[in-house]
Amino acid sequence: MQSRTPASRTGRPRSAAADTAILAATRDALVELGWSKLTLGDVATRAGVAKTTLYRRWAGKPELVCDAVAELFDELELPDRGSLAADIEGVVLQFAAILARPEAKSGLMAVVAESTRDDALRERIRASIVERQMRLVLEGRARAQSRGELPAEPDPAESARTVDLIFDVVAGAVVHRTLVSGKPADEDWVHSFTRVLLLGLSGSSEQT
Amino acid sequence: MQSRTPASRTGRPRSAAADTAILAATRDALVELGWSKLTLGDVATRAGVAKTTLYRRWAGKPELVCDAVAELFDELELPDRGSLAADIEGVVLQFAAILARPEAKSGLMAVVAESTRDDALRERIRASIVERQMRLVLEGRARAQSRGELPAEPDPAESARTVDLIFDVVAGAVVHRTLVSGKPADEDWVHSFTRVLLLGLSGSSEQT
DNA sequence: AGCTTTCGCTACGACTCGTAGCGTAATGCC
DNA sequence: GGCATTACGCTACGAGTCGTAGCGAAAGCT
Repeated sequence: MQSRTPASRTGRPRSAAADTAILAATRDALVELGWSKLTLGDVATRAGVAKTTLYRRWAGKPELVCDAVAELFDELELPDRGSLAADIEGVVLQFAAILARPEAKSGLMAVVAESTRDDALRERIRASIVERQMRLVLEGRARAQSRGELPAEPDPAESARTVDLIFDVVAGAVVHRTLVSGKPADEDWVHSFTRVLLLGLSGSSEQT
Repeated sequence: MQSRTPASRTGRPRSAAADTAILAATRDALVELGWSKLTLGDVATRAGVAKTTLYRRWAGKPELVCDAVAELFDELELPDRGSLAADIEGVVLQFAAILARPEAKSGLMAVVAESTRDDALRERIRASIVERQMRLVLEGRARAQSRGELPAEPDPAESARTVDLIFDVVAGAVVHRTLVSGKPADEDWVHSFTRVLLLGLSGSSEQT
């Protein structure tokens, strides 16, 4: 998770149980206190470890919360539901369900806000949270292209731009709906959103 | 801006110059320090007012930053560019330009993150930031419908849902592109995004 | 055994928070 | 002009958090 220590094979190993306890305690604290009132001392107490242990593993609150929130997105999957529309609706509903949880609401936006002035944190978020979501987009798109539902794009650069666009639209819309508008991304909304997105993507690639 | 004092016509009036100085100092501090290292004492010093004056007008850091960031969105306009596509591209580029500024990056997401546990703050954001953006969507949509570029929706409830959807897609995509993906929403991106959005909206209203 | 690293614990200076108290300044009302 | 009322600047304060240093004990490897 944090810095690799390949050359250190001697000495007492770090407790793996402590890691999971700390991350779980962080999520509990996020639910009860929210980002701003969460303190590392409190998390250490909840996890049953010393505060110094926590500081030995994480540089600060943003890094800790980033890792704690990242685990929430482990459950994201993309089973083949037979059509691109069904695939999109399924994964968006999963994503919305995660974002509806209070620990995700409180933590995710705050960490992203911090990352605007911390390149290392931005990279950490990209690797541990964004990467996994992006992979679902890639997989779903490839599946749709093999079904013939989306046009193939031979140019890799153009293809990358399209994937980036899709990802920002999907993730951005769900996040904005949930956290800014403060309304649930329920089945009705997801259905309407998917219809708009599909129409937008399946259109011709003409450049105006 | 904050609490109305209609019944109080006696006593020394609050300095309007102090308000503008404080909000400007808040934006300066956001640029130099970012959200997490911004302190109200520092803002007061920058603005040339006493710390107690600041606390008499704002309840805390989130409310202050909310008002300071809200003024950034005052410059949003929606001139008639002749077509829905041109209108969307224009306003999205304006929105992206504002979000690219460091004071907006640092402050906006942090305030939204705080609002997930503070209903009063959420309402303040809605009234002072979201409301103005939403009005542009309503105006642009009405203009497009009068041009015949978008189908009219007689049902007000359905119409409200559509406007909400458009708003979350547009604002969410731009915010996600700028703050999460960390890439600029330049003309190329805005052009591609507009094409997808227009195709999605102009399609038939069939329910699958 | 001996070596190495981690862990729990305590204590610490530095900083920020938000408020109370007081004297002064600026307005409206009589 | 005088008076009541409110805002302002300033100082000081207790409370809380931060991140670190130092120590002895525990848990691995060779």
